[in-house]
Amino acid sequence: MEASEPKFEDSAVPVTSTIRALEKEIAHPIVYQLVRVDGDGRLVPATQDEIMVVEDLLEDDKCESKLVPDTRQISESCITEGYLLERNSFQVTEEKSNVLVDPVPDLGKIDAPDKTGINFQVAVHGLAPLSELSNVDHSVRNDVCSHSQDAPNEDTPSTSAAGSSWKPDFSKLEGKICLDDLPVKELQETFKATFGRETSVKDKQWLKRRITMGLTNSCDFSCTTFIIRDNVVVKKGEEQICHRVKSRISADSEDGVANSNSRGSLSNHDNKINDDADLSGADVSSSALESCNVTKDLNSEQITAKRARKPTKRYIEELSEIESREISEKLASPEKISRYQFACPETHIRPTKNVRSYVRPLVTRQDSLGGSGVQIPFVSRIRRSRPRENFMPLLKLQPSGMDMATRQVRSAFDISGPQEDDKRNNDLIKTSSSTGWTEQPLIAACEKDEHYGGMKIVELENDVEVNDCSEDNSDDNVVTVPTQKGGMRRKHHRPWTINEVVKLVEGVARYGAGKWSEIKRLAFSTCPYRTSVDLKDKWRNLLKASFVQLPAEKGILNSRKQASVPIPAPILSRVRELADMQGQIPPVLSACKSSGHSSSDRSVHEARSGFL
DNA sequence: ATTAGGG
DNA sequence: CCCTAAT
Repeated sequence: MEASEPKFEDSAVPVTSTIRALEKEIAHPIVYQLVRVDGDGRLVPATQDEIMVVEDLLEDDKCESKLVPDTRQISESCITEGYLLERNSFQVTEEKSNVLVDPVPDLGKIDAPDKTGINFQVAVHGLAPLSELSNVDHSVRNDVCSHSQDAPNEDTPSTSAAGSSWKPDFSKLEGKICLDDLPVKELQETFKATFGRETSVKDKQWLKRRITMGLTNSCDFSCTTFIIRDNVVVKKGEEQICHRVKSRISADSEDGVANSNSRGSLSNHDNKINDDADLSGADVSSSALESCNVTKDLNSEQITAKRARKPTKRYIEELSEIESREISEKLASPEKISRYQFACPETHIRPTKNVRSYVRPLVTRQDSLGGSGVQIPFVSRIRRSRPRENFMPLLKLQPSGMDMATRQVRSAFDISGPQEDDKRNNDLIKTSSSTGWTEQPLIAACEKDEHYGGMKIVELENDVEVNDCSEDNSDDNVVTVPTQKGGMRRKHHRPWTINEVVKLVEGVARYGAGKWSEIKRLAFSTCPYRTSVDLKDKWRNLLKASFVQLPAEKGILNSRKQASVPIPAPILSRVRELADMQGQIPPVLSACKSSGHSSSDRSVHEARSGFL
């Protein structure tokens, strides 16, 4: 799938001319001019040859797909070099203008004038309805409908007829006009002059936008000597228009009726151009409802006006993440990211162009979910929350604890994370070495001692009670997060250190299993984060572990197979022993167990009888 | 408040 | 680890 169309990755650079405005007037001649956008932003008219080529494309596409491109993308009207199909003197028939052309077919036909690696291909979007301009979408859709379904085009607006013959009146444009200064009424007039119909929209912002876009893309207007810049209509000067109109062109909004079958093919083409924007049904469905009623124009307009899309949290996250990554490093490890495609050509082709400063690449990645191969916006999966605390013991005991993937991910993406971990690690190292108590010696001691006699325990205990959990005292207070149910819950797992385990075991030995609060108070007084419940839980786990492992008399380091920190066998032995003494042996195991251990048999009996 | 046990 | 029931 991917390999079959590699050319799109590199060459298919849909540069979509920004065409806003136009609602039902979509019907009128929309004229495009094929231009090449020069590096400096100038629009260089296409040569006759180029036009021919494009015309062919248009011709082809007309037959092929009368579909609404499923394309949503961010585009710039003045990106680097490339072709830009712009509305202008390039005359096409009215019918053609209604045809939505896909940026697909054999793009290789068109060659950039200079071979400087301008791989841009035409992104021909006859219409590029913004998702927010639902009306445009509707019109388009209806157009498509009428083509493909032969459905009665009842919605051909009454103004449409007028529209086709109507010519914008730019006579009003004298000198400079600053849309910002105009009152609503004036704006409405201008709107009428531009689009040839009335509007009752009061939203200045909306009006300005529409007018601006309408003028910008108007063939007739572009024939005048005016240009628009920053909401100001001015005499065309030396320079050409270079709107940095960042617009999201979304032509999809397919209502699934006319386009249901088109998705497949289109989505292929658009694979690389993605948009994280919501395709939330609300937009689509609601617009679909209105789609066949042009008399609701006003209503729609107002709805449309409100429909300014604010970026999703995720979108913001994504952008900021990209940004920060760019800033911090010029893509520290490009190869890691190579599989992510940049939707915007310029980043791909000319990453160093200044253009880049205001063009934001939309990074997407292939999602393997369900094998659908759907593209979803890429957002790096860096763990956002606090790094795991206190994983040093893990590393010490099991250097391979962190798998390659994790490391790679970290090294590749985690730019801000590591310091925290490092700091923590240092803390741990410091504290543990200062007390002379690293985990290693402890284990060694335990392992050496087969029966794990009482003396040793006492010895340990003394030390333990002194240094015990100092390692974590350096660490802040336990981070808690509120839970849905109002309770506070610890946010991070606190791995049990061998040290703690030993303390626990001894505590149990001394005070008995079940006296958790006692143990907690006496042995874990310095570990505020271990609650009595924690102790109990841990003991439960230890018990389980010990009985899983012991029956087979597994080797000392056999536990290494187990994930995470292996609990030294001696400790487990001890645990089992204690369990034996306290009658905590699970009944199931006790049967086979007691038969084998004559020594503990009696004690078990005693303990049991005492308990039962 | 502490404990036991399930999730 | 969290939650809850039982003590």
